[in-house]
Amino acid sequence: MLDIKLFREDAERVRAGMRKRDMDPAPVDEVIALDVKRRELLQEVEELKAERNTVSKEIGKMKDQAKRQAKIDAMGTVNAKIGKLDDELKEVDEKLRSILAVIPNIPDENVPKGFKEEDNVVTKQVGEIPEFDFEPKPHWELGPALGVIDFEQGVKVTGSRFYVLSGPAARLQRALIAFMLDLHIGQGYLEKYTPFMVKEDTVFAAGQLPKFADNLYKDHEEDLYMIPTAEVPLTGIHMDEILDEESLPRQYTAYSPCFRREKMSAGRDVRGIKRGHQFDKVEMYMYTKPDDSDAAFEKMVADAEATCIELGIPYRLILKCAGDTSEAARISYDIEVWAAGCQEWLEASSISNVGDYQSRRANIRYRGQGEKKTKFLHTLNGSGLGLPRTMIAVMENNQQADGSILIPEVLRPWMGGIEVIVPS
RNA sequence: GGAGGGAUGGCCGAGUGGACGAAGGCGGUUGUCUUGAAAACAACUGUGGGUUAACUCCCACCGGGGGUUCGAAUCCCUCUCCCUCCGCCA
Repeated sequence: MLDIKLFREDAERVRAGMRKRDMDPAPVDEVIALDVKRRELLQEVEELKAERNTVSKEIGKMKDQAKRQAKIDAMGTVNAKIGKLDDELKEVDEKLRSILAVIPNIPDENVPKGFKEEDNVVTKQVGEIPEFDFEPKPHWELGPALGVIDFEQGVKVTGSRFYVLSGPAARLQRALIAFMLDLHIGQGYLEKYTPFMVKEDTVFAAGQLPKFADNLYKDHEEDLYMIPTAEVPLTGIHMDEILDEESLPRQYTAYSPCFRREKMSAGRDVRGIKRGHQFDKVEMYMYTKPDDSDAAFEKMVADAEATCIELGIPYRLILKCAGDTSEAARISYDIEVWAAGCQEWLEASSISNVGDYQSRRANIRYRGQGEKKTKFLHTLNGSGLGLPRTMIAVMENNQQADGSILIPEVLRPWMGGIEVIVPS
């Protein structure tokens, strides 16, 4: 959510931001009109309320019954007006909020123009693309052959886009989770374990609603949503709080499963474990002061990159163009990991500086030392890599001619002595 | 699942329908005193919104929503959460 003052003072900036994302800026004018209307109504109704307050106080002190009753009667018409205006105001307010809720964040000036994936900019590529003296296989062949990924079982118990990991593959995923969490803890993040089901307010605060309602699983009996990312509860934990300046920046990391309907991607990435309705992820999250978020963003990108570097996975860093940057974000980088078997770059991480877009929705503020006014702080989020795609890279890049998979050195401490995955 | 009790400012805690945006305490800030600190004393100290060039003034907020009333922290309804006891089960 953007600051309403921005619409009063510099609406053109908002319009320009929307155009940069290839969106129609018309809602900006709606917001401005509603804001004007809202303030007119506010002034009118507040004046009447002020009158009611003073008269009510007078009534309380009056002894003369006749005069007293006359005052009370007079208040009847005032109250009727107040009721009518309050209703109107509520209507305007709701309309205003609902439009404001779907206006995206303003892209950072460093975000490249463009609306499509092709307009994203590859800023760097790190690591050697592995060479093989045999034909490397995709994981959907390697896994079943080794007996460690079972697609049929996933379909059997749930349906398409579900799978079962077995033995060393299940353990590999667990090792990756532990490795990533420990890495981020070392980088200064505080580990959190959060609920995986959240209420609607929490999803709204994180900016996933109303836009992505289609992509979320919901328990209609309890009105709870399954989280699509740990970013949602990590935004929610400080809702409506005023944080101490000294406690900033706050750096959190959390493991969580993520649940997504993927309706928009029907028919895409159907093979393998690339895009499931349920996947695991280790997330990084930061709360910073506004002036610190740019530097924090660089740190978070580097922290995510470190995951690939330590695992020896070749990756490239992509600066997303305006049209491809998520609506809550100011600026986002994707990390794409190389998968030797599928022969493609897989998006394994997205790191975003959200500015005050989420904190405004979630009402998370801080107070500067000796300052009277509270300020909205900035939030940043980034995947410390999604697990399935990291698994794919590890499996496919480390495969050997006989179909076995070498476990990277850094993961061995969690592998219970397993150094290579061989057919079971 | 059954029976009770509760939710008030950063924290603790009072609050008979008009004095209450809210006593008192703690904490915090500033000042006096002190070489400095502590102690003591004094003043200030919630959030959001509107209005104004500004001083100002006004409105709303006592867990959320609704209602009664000229007037609600206070009465009524409802929801959520917390606590205690009993039962049941991981």
